[in-house]
Amino acid sequence: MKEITLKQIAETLGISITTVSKALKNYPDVSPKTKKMVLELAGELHYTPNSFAVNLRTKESKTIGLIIPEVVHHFFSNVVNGIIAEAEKNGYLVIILQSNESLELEKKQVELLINKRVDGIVMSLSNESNDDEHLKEIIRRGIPFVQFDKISKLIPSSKVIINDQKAAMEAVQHLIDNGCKRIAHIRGPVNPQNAIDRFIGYKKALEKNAIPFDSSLVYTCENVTFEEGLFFAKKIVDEHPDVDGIFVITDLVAVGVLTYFNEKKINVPKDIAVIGFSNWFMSKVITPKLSSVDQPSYEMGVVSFNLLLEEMQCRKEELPFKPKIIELQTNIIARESSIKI
Amino acid sequence: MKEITLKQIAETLGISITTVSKALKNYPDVSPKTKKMVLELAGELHYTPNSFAVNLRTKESKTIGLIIPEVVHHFFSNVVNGIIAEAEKNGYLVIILQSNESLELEKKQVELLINKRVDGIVMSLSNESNDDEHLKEIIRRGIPFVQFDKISKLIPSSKVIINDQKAAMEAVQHLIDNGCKRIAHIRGPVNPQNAIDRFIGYKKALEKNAIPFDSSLVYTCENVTFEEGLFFAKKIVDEHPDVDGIFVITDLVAVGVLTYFNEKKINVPKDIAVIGFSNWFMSKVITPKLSSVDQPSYEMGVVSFNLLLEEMQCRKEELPFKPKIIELQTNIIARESSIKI
DNA sequence: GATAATACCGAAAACGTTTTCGATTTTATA
DNA sequence: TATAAAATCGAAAACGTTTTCGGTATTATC
Repeated sequence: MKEITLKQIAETLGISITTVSKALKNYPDVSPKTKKMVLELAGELHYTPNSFAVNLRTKESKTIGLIIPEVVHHFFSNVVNGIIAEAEKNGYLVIILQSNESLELEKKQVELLINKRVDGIVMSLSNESNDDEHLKEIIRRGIPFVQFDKISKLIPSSKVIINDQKAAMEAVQHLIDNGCKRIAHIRGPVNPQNAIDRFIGYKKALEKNAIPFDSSLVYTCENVTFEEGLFFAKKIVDEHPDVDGIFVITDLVAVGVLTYFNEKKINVPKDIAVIGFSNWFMSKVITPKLSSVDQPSYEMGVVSFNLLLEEMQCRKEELPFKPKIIELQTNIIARESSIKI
Repeated sequence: MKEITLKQIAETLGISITTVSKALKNYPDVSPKTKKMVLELAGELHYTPNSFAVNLRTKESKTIGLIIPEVVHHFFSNVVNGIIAEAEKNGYLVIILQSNESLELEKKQVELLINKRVDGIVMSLSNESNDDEHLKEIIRRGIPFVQFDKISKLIPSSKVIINDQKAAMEAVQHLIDNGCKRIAHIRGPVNPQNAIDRFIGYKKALEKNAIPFDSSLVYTCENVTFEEGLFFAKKIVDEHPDVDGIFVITDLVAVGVLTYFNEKKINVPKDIAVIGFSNWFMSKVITPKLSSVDQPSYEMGVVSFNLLLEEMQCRKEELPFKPKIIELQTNIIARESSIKI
């Protein structure tokens, strides 16, 4: 059960460690004969280089860190999927950590990854995050860093995002185009940039259509759960019986809304139209089928990793790297829940 | 931007590297004075030990590998959640790889993890897996190893499973108790042990109730998708108009079945009762609400990691370790889709 | 004040690799 | 045959840590 090392191969072959190493890495200054000899023995013994030693020597681990709020969300698990796939294609492994929407945990995890000396970090912020110190520390240490989806605008890192304002505007416009006149918004928590932007998009769409903004029509999620959907749906019909359309921060909450309306026999979309955000799988399966904003999650993972890769390569070759911001396209997916006409 | 090392601390303090190292690790043979001095400077400089060097020296990386078929499944993302949480609690990080249900990829990934020299591996097999060589290699190398959910019985590793036969029997019995007399089964692919066991459970339940087994009522998924649910639902009503109950390998497929029945205005459960497996979130949200077998996914992750931890600790202290098999409890969750009476 | 016990410290080896650079051997050139 | 060029090899340093073991300095004991 002893581990095979270069030393062992060198000794059994009666040559130096150096030569064995070079032979395995196909250096030009080792003769074809010895090369063959080494390769054969290494194959026989199932030699694999000790990655701990390689890491120490080369100062890189071919491993990146990924911090997300929760993997059990369709959107995030798709991003994870994209990142892992693209990373593997490029010889990188991915360590995944979850902040569970807690800033404190998020900070701890950034620290873990820094101590682990990953080659780069990809991250989507927790809802609680309103503090940048830990992100600045990543930059300060010169660790390649990409933010996606829930980002901090102030941190000078690469970013992969959608245009939340525009997407939200389109969603609300879609409701208006379908005859809604009194539109409520169940928004996300206070901190995340994308919740803010979607809220702004909501307001802008109203303004554009000369519909007065009424702050009592805005409901703020704390945890962005199915249960909150149920809760706010009830609240909305109780407090504002005249509401005829709702733009919901994300599909999970929207499904809660639909479930409540189904129970109460409130007709969607006739009485109230509903549109969600993220277009997760469930949307096309629930009754009525939920309209949503399609967000390219898998692609977001792929693009995020590739940006990180670029930065890692620049850093390695000591080239300068200028952070890039990439905006991916979204699409309104109109389904039963919003088509009144 | 220079990395802080023990050497630097030692030099600025005019003491040896050894003493610095010992001070930081609270060895008894360093005076309180120097200890304090070192601790303070280390804090100031934000010293963190170079994990590459520590790994090399201690021969462990405090990192485990996790291979699953797909993270974008409610069941697996919950397991991932449990493993990550428990790992972090114990100072371990988790590298996640996806086999995408491909044996070839799975083998490659086992190799990646072995080369990476992770401290242990947790794994759920892909549907294609009918070959054990790569798993044997894990055992051969003495790497702590835990299988969960989709396992290979022949490999002498720890395992965390449910009693698929029993759970399936209970599910089918539930359909029978609700008046079903002609029950179809949409089963999983040929290879996975749990698909086989659920099929056996289905047969046993029929037998127990003196219902003749009819192999033409068994439909076999290849990819276990929503679309296959749609497809087999149609096939079943076309080929067997007398079927009045279906036991489906997993909820995703069952949701496909329900969706087809909804479209065709086939009444569930009156015309046909349906029960799925895994009890994922969507089941309680679709119309009609889907009955299912609850599987403790998060717990499965927690237990899997703890078994791995036990083995890792034994290995470290060179104690013998006997693989354990842990069976978790399942529960029938009866909802609208199966309650005829 | 001599000796024994204790407290504190550091040299050095080891983990396994990569890479530089000089040394040696072989081949080509005149 | 002498010399230049090319091919091939290996010694050694370095990456940063941990840990053993021996050595010195301090304190306690008589």
